[in-house]
Amino acid sequence: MDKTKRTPAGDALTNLVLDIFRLNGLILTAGDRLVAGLGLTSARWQILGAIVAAERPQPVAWLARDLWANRQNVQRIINELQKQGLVAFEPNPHHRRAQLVVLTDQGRRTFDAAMRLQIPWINNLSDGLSVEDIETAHRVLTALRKKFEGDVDAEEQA
Amino acid sequence: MDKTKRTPAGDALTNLVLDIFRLNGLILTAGDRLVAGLGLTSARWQILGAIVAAERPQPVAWLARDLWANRQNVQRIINELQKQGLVAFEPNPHHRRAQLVVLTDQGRRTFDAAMRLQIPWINNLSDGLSVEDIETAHRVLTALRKKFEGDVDAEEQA
DNA sequence: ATCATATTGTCATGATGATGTCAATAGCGT
DNA sequence: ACGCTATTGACATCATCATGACAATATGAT
Repeated sequence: MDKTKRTPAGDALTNLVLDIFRLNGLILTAGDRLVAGLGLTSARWQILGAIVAAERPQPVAWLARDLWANRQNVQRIINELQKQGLVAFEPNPHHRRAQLVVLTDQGRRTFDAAMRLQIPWINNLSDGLSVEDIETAHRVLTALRKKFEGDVDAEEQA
Repeated sequence: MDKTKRTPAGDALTNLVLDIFRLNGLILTAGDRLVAGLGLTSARWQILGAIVAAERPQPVAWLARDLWANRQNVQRIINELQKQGLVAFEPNPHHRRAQLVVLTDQGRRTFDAAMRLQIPWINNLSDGLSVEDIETAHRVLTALRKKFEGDVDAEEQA
């Protein structure tokens, strides 16, 4: 393959990547604003989401893995959420140190409130876009994601 | 509109947004690795790109606006690039304080080298994806971007 | 020419995230 | 039971980024 020219797909993908960078920042900022009144940030919200998404209570390190984030920062944020009263730690029968993270009632209410804010927000954002196109975009981004995550997995094996 | 349920498009878009978050991190990490040997990071590379993309030399604050980033951090990175010998400051005939940022020869060579690394990388990444799908994804993301940037502009006017 | 306003670079500060280290604990093979 | 390895939470450090304040400078209205 010619290493000095981008293919048409490479060209298109370059533009897409630049949009991903820009959108990431814009969405995070918008998300921060959306849930600021609840005492949340995008990062805290995302971690609450991971706790909710898990079938059963998990220790911090497992949540961090679910989020592909590093343990230490997730730990710090979860400690803050605990001080804030949104999550609590439960004893882990299988591990004395690795306590299980659970939502408190207040945490559940806060997460639900965030969800109620997100619904009209995302519905409005999707206005004018076709479901087919959004799903095509999703397929493309998922395919890209898998390529990278494949690389990461390969490295971890090495 | 029902404010308690996501529309199908809203649902699809929610998934897309989560992919954007994840991909942003993955691509930044991959980009850092790609150009680390040149003494660059994704952030420095992006700023060099803005300098190249500008038709004529610009002061730091203008570059920051092009990048939708804040002045102060762009300033810091450009100061580092200057110490590194990749950019230089030229007197601005129209403004004594706001010097113009230009690439040095070494900066140009470094940027060209990064581009030569990016081309096979992005070509390879696009492998297996159709140009049409990538362009559809690009259109969707651009449409989203415009919505947010419209909001930002509206705020700045207020 | 004068003055109010905007722009720009600089500095300081705090929030966030990444990374390395360490001790406590758990799991597993023997 | 013993010992080796992996996992986990805690702590420290550093890089990056966001934000506010400030002085110097430029711009535009009068």
